[in-house]
Amino acid sequence: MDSVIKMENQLKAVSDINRLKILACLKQGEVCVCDFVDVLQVSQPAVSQQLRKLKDAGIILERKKGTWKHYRLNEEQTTYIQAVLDELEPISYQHCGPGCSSEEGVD
Amino acid sequence: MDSVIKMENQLKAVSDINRLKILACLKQGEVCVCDFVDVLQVSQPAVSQQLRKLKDAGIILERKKGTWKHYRLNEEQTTYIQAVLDELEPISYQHCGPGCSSEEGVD
DNA sequence: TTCTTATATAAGTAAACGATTATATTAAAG
DNA sequence: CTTTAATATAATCGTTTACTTATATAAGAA
Repeated sequence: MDSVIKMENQLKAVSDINRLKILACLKQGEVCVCDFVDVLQVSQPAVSQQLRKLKDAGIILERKKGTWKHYRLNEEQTTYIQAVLDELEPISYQHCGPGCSSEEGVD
Repeated sequence: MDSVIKMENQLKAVSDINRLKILACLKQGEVCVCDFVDVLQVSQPAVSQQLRKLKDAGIILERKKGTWKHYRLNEEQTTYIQAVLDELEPISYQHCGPGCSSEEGVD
């Protein structure tokens, strides 16, 4: 099998300090892009690119709400990615603005 | 905590197809460097370098026996690395020579 | 000691990575 | 329609990665 290729891809996706921090944030629930900029202390495009890698690997999912995009953990994970998530300490963050809170987007 | 740093290091160590294959071989027991050259189809120095990364990350251990070096999985693993190992399908390999079999080295 | 064998280290290189700045897209507001 | 705001994409660049070949190290054999 080359499920080992999928494994490599998923492991690559989580073997970066900033992407691990993104996942640590997402343990609390949905987060929008602007919040990550604060937490990671990198530029907005950098955050976008990291999110894309996690999304391409199937580790996170996105939800569009107006101009905002909210990201959340995929509830279905491979056992090894789930083990990584389980080990991560949650990171708290500040919502960047009123329109950006995920709660109001949940209908 | 920056156990997240250790996590990043260990995940980097296993997020490479050749190093995953090395681990898949090691599920069968001890393996010497020369065997990996056959399995991975890369040069001997390349194998040495991969093994060093896994060793530095604490994922494998080495045992010297004359001119040979045998590598094996560390029996103590973090939960997420263990989850990766559990998911790997073992890879069978040919012992490169009589002096290279791990069995005779076990006293 | 000298030769051979197994492995490690050094040096060089092409490709991948992760950031940046600049620009494009998309949707809501005025 | 124009402006503003949130996000994505493009182009660029310095760093890291993983290989290669060449050389060094270390141990057993002759």
